[in-house]
Amino acid sequence: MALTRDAIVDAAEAILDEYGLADLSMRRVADLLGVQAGALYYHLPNKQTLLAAVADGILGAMGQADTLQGWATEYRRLLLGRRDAAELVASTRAMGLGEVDPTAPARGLVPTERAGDVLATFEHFVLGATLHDQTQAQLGALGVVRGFDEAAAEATFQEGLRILSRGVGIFTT
Amino acid sequence: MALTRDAIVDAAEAILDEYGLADLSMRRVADLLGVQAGALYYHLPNKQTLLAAVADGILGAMGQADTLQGWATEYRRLLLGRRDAAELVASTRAMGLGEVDPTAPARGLVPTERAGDVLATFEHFVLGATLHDQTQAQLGALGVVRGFDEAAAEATFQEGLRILSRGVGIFTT
DNA sequence: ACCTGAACACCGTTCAAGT
DNA sequence: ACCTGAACACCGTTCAAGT
Repeated sequence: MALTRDAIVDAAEAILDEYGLADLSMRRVADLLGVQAGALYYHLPNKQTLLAAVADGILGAMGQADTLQGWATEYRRLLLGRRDAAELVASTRAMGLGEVDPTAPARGLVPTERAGDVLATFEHFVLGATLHDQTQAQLGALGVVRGFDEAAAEATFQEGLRILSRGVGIFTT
Repeated sequence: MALTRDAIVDAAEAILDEYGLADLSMRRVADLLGVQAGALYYHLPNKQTLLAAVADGILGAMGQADTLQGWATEYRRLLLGRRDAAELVASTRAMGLGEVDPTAPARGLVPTERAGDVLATFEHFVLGATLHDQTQAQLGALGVVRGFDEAAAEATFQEGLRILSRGVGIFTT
């Protein structure tokens, strides 16, 4: 069944969903595909590239938005929808890997020359907040930490977006 | 020279500074102390606890601030001052480890009942932005990525703080 | 061209045994 | 009480050798 790059990325996604980022190893991916670990390196240069491809798969689902808040909320929703996605995306975005730019659908929404700064600010907030909340949610699910309130975290996130949006008014109003 | 918890944390800090978080292993720390890796577990339950202690060492330097922007700027400065500190602190803060609360010195600066949300928003922005910039700076230093402009990153960060601060005005004015 | 087998140089953690 | 030695169960990556 001919090992391909796509098959490897799919296997990595399956392992991410079932075991999490910490257990997503090249050897586990190879095992799932019934192949030796070394075989993966014929199709991919290294693990980073594989992780970036998985991140692209997640970010590829970003659709058009008509407000900055809507865009940020969808970005967060996408990350929360997949195990450890906030950590994965935060690190691939920080390293500048990945082909998909999740800020692209928000480009037209900031009618100012400072658009780059505004989008960077929103993205850093989304990644920082969601990394925190997703980690807490997972610790809560394991019973390691008690009383993580998902609704409260969402409310705090929306409050943050309101603060940011009000502040952006410097430019737009 | 009696191995102590403090000596282990100091050694870990030294390795962080010289080799970075990826190369900060229990075995390396033990080597630096001239001891077997297993010996560390007599003084610390696991690596997470050690990393949390190192993070506390960094965050312990936070001083009093008299504006939210000043507090956020010092938080960032502290993180940028130590190799991989943004990644280290972002993860220990997300997991709720560490004894030191870096938001404590900013408590009195937000005279509203939504103070918790405001501080969380600022911290998530600081961690998200600084994680990004510190990663880029390190990739730039390695020549992996070209043209990371530190001054531009700082300007974008300050622009983000201005947006946030303006937005907080909802409450304070 | 594509994959195996085996190696290299590592990990975090545990634990009987020594002092 | 404190540490060693050795093991367990892993890592990412490389590369000669096979097909």
